[in-house]
Amino acid sequence: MMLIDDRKKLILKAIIDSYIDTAEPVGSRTIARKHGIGLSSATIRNEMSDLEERGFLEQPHTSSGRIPSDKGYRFYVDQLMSKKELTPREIQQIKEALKMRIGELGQLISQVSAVVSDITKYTSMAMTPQMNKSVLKSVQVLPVDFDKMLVIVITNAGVVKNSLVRAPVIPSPDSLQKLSSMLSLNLGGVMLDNINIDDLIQKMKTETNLDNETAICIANGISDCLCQVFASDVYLEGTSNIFNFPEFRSVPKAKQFFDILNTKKILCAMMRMSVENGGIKVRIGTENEIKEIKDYSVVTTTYVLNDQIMGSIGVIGPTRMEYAKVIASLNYIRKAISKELMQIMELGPGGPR
Amino acid sequence: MMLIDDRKKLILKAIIDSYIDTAEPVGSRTIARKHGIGLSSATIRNEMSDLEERGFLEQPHTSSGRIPSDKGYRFYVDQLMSKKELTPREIQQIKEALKMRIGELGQLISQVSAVVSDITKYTSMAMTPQMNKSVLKSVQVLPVDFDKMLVIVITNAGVVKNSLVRAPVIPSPDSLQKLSSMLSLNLGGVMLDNINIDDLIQKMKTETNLDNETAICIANGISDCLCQVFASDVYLEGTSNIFNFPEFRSVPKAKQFFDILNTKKILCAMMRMSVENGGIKVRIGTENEIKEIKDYSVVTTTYVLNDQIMGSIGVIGPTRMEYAKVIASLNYIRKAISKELMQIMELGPGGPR
DNA sequence: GATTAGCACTCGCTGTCAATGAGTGCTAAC
DNA sequence: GTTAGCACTCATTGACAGCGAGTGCTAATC
Repeated sequence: MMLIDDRKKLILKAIIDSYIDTAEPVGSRTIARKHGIGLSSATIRNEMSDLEERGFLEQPHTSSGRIPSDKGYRFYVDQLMSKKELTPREIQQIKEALKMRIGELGQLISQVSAVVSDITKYTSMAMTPQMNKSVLKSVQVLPVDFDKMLVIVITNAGVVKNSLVRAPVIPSPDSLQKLSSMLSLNLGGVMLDNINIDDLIQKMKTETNLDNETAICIANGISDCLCQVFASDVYLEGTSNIFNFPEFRSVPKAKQFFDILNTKKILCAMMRMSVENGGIKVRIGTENEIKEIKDYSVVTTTYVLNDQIMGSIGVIGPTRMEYAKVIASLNYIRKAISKELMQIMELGPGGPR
Repeated sequence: MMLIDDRKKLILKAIIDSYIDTAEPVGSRTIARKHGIGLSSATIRNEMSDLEERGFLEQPHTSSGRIPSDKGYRFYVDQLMSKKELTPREIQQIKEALKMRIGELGQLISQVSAVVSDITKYTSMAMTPQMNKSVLKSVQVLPVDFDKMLVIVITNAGVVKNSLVRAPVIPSPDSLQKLSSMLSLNLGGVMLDNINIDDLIQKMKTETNLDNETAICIANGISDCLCQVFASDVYLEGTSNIFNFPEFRSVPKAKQFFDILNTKKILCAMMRMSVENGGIKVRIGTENEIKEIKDYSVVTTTYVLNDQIMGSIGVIGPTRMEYAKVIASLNYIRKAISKELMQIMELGPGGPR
C-alpha cells in the first residue's frame, strides 16, 4: 500500500519533531509516552517498523531508536510539519537590520544574513547576484591627480563601481567630460555581457582625440569595473553556530564542514542552484547535487528587484534542521528585502538593447 | 645565577624545537637521543629541572616530559631560534598574489592574507587601517538619474568611496560641477577627522544656490563615504587550519577559537596593538593584553606607504608556533606590500592642514 | 483483527582494573 | 661533573562486566 494513513503520519511527525529537537534516535516508548497519541509502545513499534520498511526511517544499529531518512524529512517538509511564524521580536530584529540602509548592497545583505543566522542558529550564506545580464547606465571619467583618473561605472540596478587608473597623460577636465558623455551614450543601455573592450578603444580613438595609450588605460578601468560587477561576493555568518549541534561534536566532522564553507566554489554552486523565481528551495541531504554537502540540508531563496534576481540568501545545517523555522525566516526576509530594494531605488525602465 | 650557559640554551632550544614540531611533552631521553648533544638523559634531566625552576619550562604532570612556558617561548624567539628563509616556491607564491594588482586595497590584502595562511598553515588576519588621520583630496558629485546623484570622495591615500543618494531635486550638471569644485576646494587637504558635516551644509547653502534639502542629501552622501573610509575591514583566511593542530582536538577548544575569530572587536584590538612602526610584533600567550587570547600567540606587522600605516597583517595560532617561519613570512610580505603600494600609487605630498 | 503485555535479545555506553610505558627524581658510582 | 640504576608517578590502553534503552516476536486481550 502506497498510501500512508493518518496515524502513521502522526507518528512520523512525532518522531521527526523529536529527533530535530534532541538529535537522539527516537524509541517507541518516547513517542508512546510523550505525545498523547494513546497507543502503546508496542503498537508504535509496529508502525515504526512499517515506516522503516517504506524508507522514511532508518536504524543506526539493531537495538537503537529510529532516525529520519532524507526521504522522511522530505515528506515531513512537504506534508507534515506545522508551519511556524516568526516572533514579533524576530521580525523586529529583521526590520532593524534593514533599517540601517547601508549604502552598498553587499553590506545590507551581509547584515541581514547575520540576523538570519542569529534567528535560526544555523550558518547563513548570502550571495550577490551574477550581474552580467544587467545593463550599463552611465560611465564617468574624472581627473584625480596629475597622473591619475577615476573611472566610474553605474548599472541600471544602481550598482556603482570605480577604478583608479594611472595614465601618462591626463586629458583636460573638459575633454574628460566629453569623453564621459560619449561613453555613456555609447554604452548606456548595453548589457554588460555584450560590452567589447577592444571596440571601445577603437571608438574612443575615432570619436575623440585621445591618444592610444590613454584610451587603453581608460578602457582597462572600465573593464576593471565590469569585473567588479561580475564578481559575486559570498557572505557567511554564524559559522561557529555549528558547534552547538551534537552532530558536530567530532572534530573531523567540524573540519569537513568548515572546509566546505571555505570553498567559495561550492558555496556559489549551492546558491546558484537556488530556486528559479520567488519561492524557497529546500534541499535535503542527498538531494543536493553537490556531493560534498550530501550530509547537510540547504535552504535558499532569492530576492528580486523588478523581476531581476538581485541575489540569494540561505541557510546550511544538519539534515536535522528546524525546517519550519528556517523557511518562515527566509520567507519573511525574502519579501522584506525585495520590498526594501524597491523602496531604495525606484528605477526607470530601460531594458537591454 | 641569572645567566644561562650555552649548554642550557642548547637544550632549551632542542626542547622547544621538538615541542613545536610534535606538540608532545618532551622527555630527557628524546633530547639525549635525537639531538647529538652527547649527554646522557640523566644530565639532560638535571638541566631540565633547572630550566623549569627558572620558569622556562613547565610540567603538565609529575611524570611527563616538559613543555615550554610563555617565558620559554619568549627567550626562544628572542635569542635561540634559528632564522628561517622562505623557499623560492613560497616567494613565488607571494609575488603572484601581489601581481594580481587587484583594484581595491582590501582585496589585495585579503589575497596576500590567504597566501600567508597557506604558507604558514596558521590562521591569518589582515586589516585595513584606521584612516581617520588621512586627508581628503577631492569630492565629486555626479548626476545619475532624474532623482539620484553619486557622491564620490577621494583621499590622499588613493582610497575612493562613493555613495548613491536620492534627492527631490537634482541640480544641473553644471551647478553640480561647480559644487564639486567648491567642495574639493574647501575640504581638500583637511584631515578626515576634522570634517564637520553641519558646517559643510551651511557652507553649501551660502556659497551656492542649493536648497536646504538637497544640501543635506549631499552632505549625507559625503558623511556616508567618510564612514566607509573609517570602517576598517578585517579579513580572515585559513580559519580551518587550526583543525590540523592536536591542541584543538577538543571541540570546546575549537569553538572558543572560532568565537574569538568571529568577534571583530577582539580582532581589531589585536591588530591595533600591532607594532608602532616597521618591525614585527610577537605576542606570546599571556603577553597578550586581551584575555581571550592568552592561550594563543599572535604575530603581526604593518605595511606602510609614505610613513603612513596602511594596514596590518598577522597570524594567530597556538603558542607552540613555528615562530621562525611565521616571522620570515611576515617580514617578506611586509616589505613586498610596502614596495607594491609605493609602486601602485606614487602620491604627491599634501600633508594635513 | 487490531492492540498490548511480556520476554528474550542486541548493542552501545560506562566504569573498573590491571598492565604498559614514558617519564621523573634521587642516589651512588665513575 | 657525569652517568648508570632504581623506585616511583601517572596518563593511556584494553579487556571485561553490567547497565539500559531499544527492538522483534509471540501470545494473550479487547
